[in-house]
Amino acid sequence: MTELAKTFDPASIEARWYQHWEANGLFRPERPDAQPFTIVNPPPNVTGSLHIGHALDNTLQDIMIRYERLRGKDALWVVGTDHAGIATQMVVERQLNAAGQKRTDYSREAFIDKVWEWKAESGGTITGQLRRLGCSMDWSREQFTMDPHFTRAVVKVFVDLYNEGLIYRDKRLVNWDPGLKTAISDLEVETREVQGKFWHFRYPLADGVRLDDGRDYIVVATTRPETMLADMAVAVNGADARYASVIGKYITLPITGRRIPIVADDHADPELGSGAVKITPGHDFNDFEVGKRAGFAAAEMLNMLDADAKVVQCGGIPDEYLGLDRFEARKAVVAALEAAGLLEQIEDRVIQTPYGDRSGVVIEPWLTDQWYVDAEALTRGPKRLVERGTIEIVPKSWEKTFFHWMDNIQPWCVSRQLWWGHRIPAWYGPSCVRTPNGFSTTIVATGKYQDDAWFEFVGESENEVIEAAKKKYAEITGLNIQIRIIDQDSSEYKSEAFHARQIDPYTYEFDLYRETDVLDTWFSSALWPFATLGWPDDTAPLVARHYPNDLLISGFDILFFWCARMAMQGIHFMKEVPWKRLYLHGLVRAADGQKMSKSKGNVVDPLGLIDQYGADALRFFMAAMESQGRDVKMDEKRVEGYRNFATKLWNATRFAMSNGIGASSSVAAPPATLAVNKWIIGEVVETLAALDKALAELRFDAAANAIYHFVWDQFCDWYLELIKPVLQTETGHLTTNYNHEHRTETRAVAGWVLDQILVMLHPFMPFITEELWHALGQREYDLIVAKWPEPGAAVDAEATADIEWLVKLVNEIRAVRTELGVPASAKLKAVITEANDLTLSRISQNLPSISRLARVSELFERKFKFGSEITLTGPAAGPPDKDLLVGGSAQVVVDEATFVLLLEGVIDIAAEKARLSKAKDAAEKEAASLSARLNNPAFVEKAKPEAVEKARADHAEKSAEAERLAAALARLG
RNA sequence: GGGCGCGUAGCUCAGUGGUAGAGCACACCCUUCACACGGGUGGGGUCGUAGGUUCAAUCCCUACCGCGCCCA
Repeated sequence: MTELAKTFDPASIEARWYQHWEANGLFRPERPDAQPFTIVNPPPNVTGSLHIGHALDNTLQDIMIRYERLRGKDALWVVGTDHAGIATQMVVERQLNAAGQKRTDYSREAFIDKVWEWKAESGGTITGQLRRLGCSMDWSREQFTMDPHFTRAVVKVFVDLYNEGLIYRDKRLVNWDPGLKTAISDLEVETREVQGKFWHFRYPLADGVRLDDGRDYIVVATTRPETMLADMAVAVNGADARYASVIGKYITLPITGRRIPIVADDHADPELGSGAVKITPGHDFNDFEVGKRAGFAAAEMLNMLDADAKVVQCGGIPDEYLGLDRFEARKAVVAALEAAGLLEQIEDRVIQTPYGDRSGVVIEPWLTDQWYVDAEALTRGPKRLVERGTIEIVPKSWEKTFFHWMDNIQPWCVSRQLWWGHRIPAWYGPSCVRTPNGFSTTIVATGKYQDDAWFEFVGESENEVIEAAKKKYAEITGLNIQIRIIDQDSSEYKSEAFHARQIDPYTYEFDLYRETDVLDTWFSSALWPFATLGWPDDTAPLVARHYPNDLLISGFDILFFWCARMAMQGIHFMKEVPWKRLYLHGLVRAADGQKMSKSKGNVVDPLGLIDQYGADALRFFMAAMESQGRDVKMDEKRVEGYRNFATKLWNATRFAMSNGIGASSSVAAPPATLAVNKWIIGEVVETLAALDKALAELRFDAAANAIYHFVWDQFCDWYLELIKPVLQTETGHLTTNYNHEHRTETRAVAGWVLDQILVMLHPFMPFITEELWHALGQREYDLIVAKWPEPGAAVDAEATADIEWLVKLVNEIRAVRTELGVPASAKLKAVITEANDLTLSRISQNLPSISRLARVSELFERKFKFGSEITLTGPAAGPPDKDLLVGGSAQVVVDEATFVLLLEGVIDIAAEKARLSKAKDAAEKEAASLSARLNNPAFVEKAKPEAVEKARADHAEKSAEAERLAAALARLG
């Protein structure tokens, strides 16, 4: 054993232990016969660095995995990073921009190479930071969502879903992000309220038609005037008498001059505004539906914007509008209508406006071809299994949110117009070909949608797709078929009109080009619980052993994005839930309760906290503050407090070591004869039970508090103080009845308790506990793979009662001393009266502790003398109370006995009277309240018998205490 | 508009159908031989408001007020 430094310095041990654990494979020891326990971490973005939310999320996971590892399970914590399509592409593009370049300066392949280069250099930031936090993941199997095997899983899932009809390509309105120039899913759109305007326009009726009231126009109102350039109808409610006569008639659309029909549709609410609404099916989700009902096919719907949301020609738009940004176009349209006298009114209005959560620009509903997952079909399994409890959501209150989302799910747009990501395994070939015997064309409808001039071929490999295409074209044409794969960006592609050509009279060649879009990142991370285990390879034994995972710990903010989609894909492909329990924790907020964000500048860097207080302190903070269903508010003082806690344990160990206490050799509690030893063993048993219960319920705060209070309040404040007299009699400054056997026993028990503390605390504070584990002595194994406590002992009720009495006595005497202003250094003499045999025996056994902790030098009793230092004064029967009060004294009532502290003139009688009086009043008040309750017949009749019994006992105790305090007061005159 | 959560000591938070707890902060005392990142003692709360259920409500129910989040 080497002597410990006086103050715990986390930085000096953390890196060393982490390296030791990792190098020795201790995060995943070989335990082939053990029960598996599996967690997968929410893969952080490979671009990311550790933020405070990661610190919370990963601390909770590490607590569980270390706990289960200590309990002997084959604990596997799968770790990896996510390729994070948009985020990563943005990072690399920003770098190119900084160098005066842009993505399109490169070919797709060259750009992707750049991203991989970037990943190789900077992608490991966060994994290094997770190590600093102490997370015991299985790095030997670290994953990346773009790893070849993971990509195989993604492709297989796509192809299988496609073949099952659960993935399809469709032309419809999508949330288009003009900033990033990609489609995004509805989850990636956030609605903000912005101050906007509501413009009322007059749309002239065509062909001289008038409304019944004589007007020759219809008023429509819009928050997006520019879209009128692509209006295709005006809708009125069929039941609205004002417009009944004009349904089926036409409007001459201002500016473009197009004739558009007036249609009846329930979407038009007669109560709202004029009751008529302009319909722009190509640029509004509601209007899209109205347009379809009015008989417009998606392909016919007018699209007046390009990918940058700039105006393009879609029919009759004057040249001066073309190329305008949507917001400039808005101004121009309003100005033109105003100039034409068609602007009736402008209202201020708060508008719910969609923004891209990453780009922060206004989202444009845009008509494009995208790939969709039939999400609704995939929700059935998850809904059923959550209902049945096969997946337990903790806290349960999230179930409702989960079901609500599942019940209202929309088709999931999974294609992204990016380069970085899993490229969609679909190839397109022409459905429009030149026939061999002429130059006319034949359209082969695919049945998907009318303007589809392409066949789509979906398969796991290019070869597979080529074979499928050959077969298909051979069936259609009856000819020999050759397939050429070309790049959509290539000059061949661009120069070809038909992508099919005759090679000889019997042979045709068709071009196939691959889909350029990639998949939504969440499409791949949804496969995390099984693809990380090796699926879909049949030879993946890990899948059988570790799927379903036991637990998923995740922030509620990605419940829909990630957790729900894992459930959908996991159940669909594995036929089993991805995890048995789903624990959702909250956000870590700034000290003022605000959400942390870079723009607000209120982010707290977890690594800074680790530097300052140590990883153990930060981890303990996270655990202690994690109560279910509540966000964690950052409180640095509390982190500091847990750093102090670590130091406290450090010093307790230092004390133990300097007193010959070291590593315990036994998992079971050592035999004990002294009450203090029996008591502390019982306290270990209870703490262990509380800890096990808390962790079983995922009550991290309760678990942290249980171990915290045991260490500080029980072990340090009482146990170590109480055993000092036992250990230090050797040094000769106290004469007691403790012998060598007592010392041996106490050292064994203290060493064992300390070991139990280290084991129980290890999941929360892995570094300091491992350090102390080794400091205490030679070990057969590291703490990280030690054995969870099995005390094999029970709580000794008698010992517990003894120590509780002792604690109460010491507390009472200390309180009196402080209240009466007795100097801490003064050692007092005391006389005990009215003590029964049990009390006398407790006194005799604990005299050295009482002397030390209550600072009592001599203790007299009427009949007996305790301890050799104590001399009896007065007759054996003891001095009469009055004599004890000569010169003044203070009286302490503990149970049946009264302790008289002899203060030899220093006492302030008035203060002592006030003190006793206050104590008496408190006791009387409680007794009176209990008495009132007991005198209420309804209480005695209806309350639970235990409650009545307890009230009776409490009443007896409190009234007796009040009486004794009254007697003490009376003695003072 | 719908859903969820929160409101307990100055601050951050636990908690229970039987008269409220922790950490920090505060006040006072203590350089007592593990620890001043410490030890000891203490002050401090009509448990958001109003009703209801109950022998008994901070806890259960209803309404309201305030705050936050999600969805439309």
